[in-house]
Amino acid sequence: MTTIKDVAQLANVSIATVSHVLNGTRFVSKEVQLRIMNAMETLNYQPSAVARGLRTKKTNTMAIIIPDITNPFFADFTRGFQDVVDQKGFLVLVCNSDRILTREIRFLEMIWQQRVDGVVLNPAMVKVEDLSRLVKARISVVLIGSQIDNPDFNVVMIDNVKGGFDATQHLIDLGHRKIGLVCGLLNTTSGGLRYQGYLKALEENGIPFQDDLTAEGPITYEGGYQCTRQLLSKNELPTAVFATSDVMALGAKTAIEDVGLQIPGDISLIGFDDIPEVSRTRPRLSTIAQPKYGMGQEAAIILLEQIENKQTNTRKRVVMTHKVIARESTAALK
Amino acid sequence: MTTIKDVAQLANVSIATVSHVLNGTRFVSKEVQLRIMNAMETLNYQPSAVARGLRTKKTNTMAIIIPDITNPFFADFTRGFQDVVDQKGFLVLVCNSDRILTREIRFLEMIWQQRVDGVVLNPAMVKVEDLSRLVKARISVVLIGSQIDNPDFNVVMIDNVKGGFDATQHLIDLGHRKIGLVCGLLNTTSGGLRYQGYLKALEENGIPFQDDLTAEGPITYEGGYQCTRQLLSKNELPTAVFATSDVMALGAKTAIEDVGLQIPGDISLIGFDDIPEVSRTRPRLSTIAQPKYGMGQEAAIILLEQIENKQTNTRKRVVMTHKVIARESTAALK
DNA sequence: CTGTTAGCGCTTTCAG
DNA sequence: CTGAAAGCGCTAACAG
Repeated sequence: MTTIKDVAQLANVSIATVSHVLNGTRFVSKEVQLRIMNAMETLNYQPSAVARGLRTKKTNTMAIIIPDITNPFFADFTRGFQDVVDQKGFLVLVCNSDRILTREIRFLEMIWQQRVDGVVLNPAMVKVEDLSRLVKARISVVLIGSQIDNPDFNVVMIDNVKGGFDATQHLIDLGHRKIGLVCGLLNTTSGGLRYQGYLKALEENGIPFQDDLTAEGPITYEGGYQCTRQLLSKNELPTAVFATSDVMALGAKTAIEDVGLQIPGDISLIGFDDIPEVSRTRPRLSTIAQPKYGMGQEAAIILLEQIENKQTNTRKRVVMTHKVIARESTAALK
Repeated sequence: MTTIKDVAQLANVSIATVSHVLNGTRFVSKEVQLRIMNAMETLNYQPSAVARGLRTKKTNTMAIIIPDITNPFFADFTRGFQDVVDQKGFLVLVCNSDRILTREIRFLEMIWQQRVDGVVLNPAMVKVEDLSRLVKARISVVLIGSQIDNPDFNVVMIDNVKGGFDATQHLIDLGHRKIGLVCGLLNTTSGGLRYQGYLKALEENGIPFQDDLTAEGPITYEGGYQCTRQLLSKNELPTAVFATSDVMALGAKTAIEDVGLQIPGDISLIGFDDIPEVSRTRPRLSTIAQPKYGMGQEAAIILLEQIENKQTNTRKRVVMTHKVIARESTAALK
């Protein structure tokens, strides 16, 4: 591996000068500049970001810790994030926590050791205590879709409780009263919050809560399928189902169809997230849309600003708006 | 940020000793060990991977350059890759090239500067010349889904020409002779190869090639939609369509339906990749399945092995098998 | 069993 | 306009 020293030698200048043409940080005569460029070329030189990082305390990398990059919601979010930090020359480490606490913590420590300049985290299981150490180390972090309502952290989110409420209310407005819930594990951030919204909507409409109308499971296609099968095996069937995540809603859809029921004829179905696929299935699924890509962008903007201004003390909190998208999978109760 | 020196001071030992307990690299008395652990704890210490990397020439990071993490195929592939390198303690930088040459090259240089330990690249536009510099710098790289058939590089792939051939032959076996092609841009790796397979199948079956039965565009849902609309606006309609990528096939599907045609009644449709969504649409799409997740794992295994043995001279080449999956979207010509 | 010390490849004063 | 040299936080001889 060739170093700055090799370049300096070949160009017959000091390493300081090489460094300066590298960074354009002070005037260097055209002639010397040329000699250096040539040396770099012939030596196939690329400066070491790690040496530079050690010196400057800036690595030009960010990290993002999400449950699973394979989930279209997070893929989209990540893309939004990457597209804006990329323009500022940052690379990004992507970590899949699978919503497992030990993994969340492990990644948090690893990226800390890497001295990334900023972190975005979707905290599924981790608690404030685990995070404050990071913040104390003066690493900028923004939480996404978090219920952690602590002034110590930057947050980009939607109102998940309201989202869960709106989805349920949409069903109620259509005349449904027996509303099933297919929910991501409750100890999980989004699962718990949307569940609360569900409860609230029932309560405000004077509909008694029925425990056997709800099922919780992993936030995957399979999870949605299993939960729904479970729901449909009870003696009393719901006339509508709210799945707290679109990937689960997709599973719910085939579960419903597998037992020979029609959507929305027999059962209405609404999901959450608005991933591309749900608008292509037949029937097209109603859902609560989140601005995933835009949320990624927001998170990036916050981090970049804090990094540039070294403002590790001010905190931002942006709440984005969700939207009820009524498509073909929800219909009035007959 | 607290350093190893702080820890050493507080624990009243030399930094060497701290380093050794950190890495378990030589015996340290229980008592001293405990003192050091405590010091680390109270100082909230995390060793700097960048300093360590400068010293050891190992960063414990990998990079993956793909067209777009939002494409389910690459998301799955990436996950397979990450899951195996993660077990060895590697973090991974994910870069989206969007199949743009300048971006591919830019990322290649950036990760080079980061001194990553290994790189996996889906070369859409980049040529061997651009890559050999990297290899000369002794960075392990494995190409995926590549047409670059150079003994200098590790490769994990399927036989794309054969894949394109098989898809087309499947249609021909069903009696189709007017077979449309919805193709990713031809200057793109996979697009070009599958196109060749298409041509070969036509030729072997004595079917003349018709230029107006083919359209090329970006490998996206939109691209697939547009290409198909274009195809369907010609005076002579195909009875079957081969889309060289599932995301394009999805676009093709709605394009066909939008003009009021039935699948497979009026037009049969087959895609490529077998992303989850195509098995959930109605009708379920036939496709060529690639072991995406497994390919990611393979790539990881190759890199890990080369890194561990510092074998930058031996090259591996693994060709994985694809499979024709006939579902509901392809039917015999009436 | 533990400590001293020389670098790894850069950036950045300070001098000239 | 350019150079010398200190030092970022670690690891790994080498020494005891």
